[in-house]
Amino acid sequence: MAKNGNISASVIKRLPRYYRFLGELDKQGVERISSRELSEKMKLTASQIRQDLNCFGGFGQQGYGYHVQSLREEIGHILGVDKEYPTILIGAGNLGKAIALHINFETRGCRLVGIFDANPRLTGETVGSIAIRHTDEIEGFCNSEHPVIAVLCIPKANTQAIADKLVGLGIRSFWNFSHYDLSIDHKGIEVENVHLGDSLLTLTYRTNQMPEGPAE
Amino acid sequence: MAKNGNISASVIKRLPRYYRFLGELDKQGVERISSRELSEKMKLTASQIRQDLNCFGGFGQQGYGYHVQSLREEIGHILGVDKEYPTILIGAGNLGKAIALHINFETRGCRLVGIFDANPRLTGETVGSIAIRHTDEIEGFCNSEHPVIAVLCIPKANTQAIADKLVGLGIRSFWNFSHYDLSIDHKGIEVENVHLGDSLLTLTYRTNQMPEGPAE
DNA sequence: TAGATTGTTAATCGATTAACAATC
DNA sequence: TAGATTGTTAATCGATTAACAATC
Repeated sequence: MAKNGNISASVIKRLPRYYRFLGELDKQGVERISSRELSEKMKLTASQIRQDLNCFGGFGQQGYGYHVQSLREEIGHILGVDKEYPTILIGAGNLGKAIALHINFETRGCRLVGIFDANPRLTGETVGSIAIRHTDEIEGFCNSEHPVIAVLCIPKANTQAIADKLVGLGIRSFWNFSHYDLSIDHKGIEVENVHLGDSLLTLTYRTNQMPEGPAE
Repeated sequence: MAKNGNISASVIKRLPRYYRFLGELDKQGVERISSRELSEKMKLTASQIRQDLNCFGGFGQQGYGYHVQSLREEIGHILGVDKEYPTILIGAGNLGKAIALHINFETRGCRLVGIFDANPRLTGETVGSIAIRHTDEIEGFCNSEHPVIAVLCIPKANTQAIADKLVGLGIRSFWNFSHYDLSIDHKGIEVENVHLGDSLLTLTYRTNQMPEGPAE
């Protein structure tokens, strides 16, 4: 069905949101939904939903709408939720530990298989069911386990060097939480920079712009 | 200088990134930079930089470029880094604690003044220098301290109800980490939904789309 | 002054929305 | 069949890029 190929980034960014909303509807026992109904729930236009979905194929049926459960499965498959990419996390500070525990990697096509930290005092400590290893072990670990995705929760000063090293060890995708814009020019390497601080700062801006003005 | 007003969301989202890069340059002792040089570092076009900056005023000088330090200060001021919005955080689980410890609120115009959790066993425990309070105390706290921003690190089931209650207590902006699309129709309320899971899922998608194909 | 680089207008490109014929 | 709603094409809107006159 997939007439896939070169889907725009704007469409891709919306897919996980469709997936979540359809999951909710499915859980609530809703069987079918029209693009108009869905558009009201999601606060976007029905046109956009139909346009987005038709990047991948005709999942709907005229006069009926979309079957919630199978549309959700289709989108999940497109996103790759049924994959099991071995994933490692580097940096077991507050944020690294929280990400390891808080994110459900399995439902997003990833399997967290290793956690590493440069601080030897953390070695052996467990996070969830995974023991923290020293960063010296990364190379050996990659050679035997072949992880594909790396989550970076490390200080910005080390980020580029560690990422470059990991590329050499077979990592193909980076989920980067460090306060640094990781960019890798190798072909076929993907980077998702998170930048929580930037997200907060846009909220500060908007708080500042409010109609009533800041009560200062 | 600010000929502010209705700046597009695309421009706003880029501002914190300009602010970061200019901070780096300033720290490195760079005094002036042209839009072309900056565009090469940031991997965008010189045109876009000039266009973006001119939404707020003419910060550059023909034949010279931009003065790094003062441009950074201007952008910081536009974003509101010199504000001190009192901020509370609800939900002191793994993620809540990590956000409280990991994010530098002060440099982003926010001052973290309270942390709350519904679990009475956490009451009194400290996160950084802040003691966790029970959620029952939120109302009294808001009445005396008048926080303006709330960081939500709570399960999705409670998010809408808690947010609605907080609006009644004077909260104007939400930084929402819960697995739920918070939307508030009150005029003058701002919401920044983070959705780390969605971010990972787009990375899974791109990992899946790679040229060589997944080595499955 | 001559050279460099901005601020700003015009051109292009892409994304969103509207419209409607196809069809279940 | 008639009604509903999709898939898809065309129209609109906004964002990005290019070009260049203004000016330091």
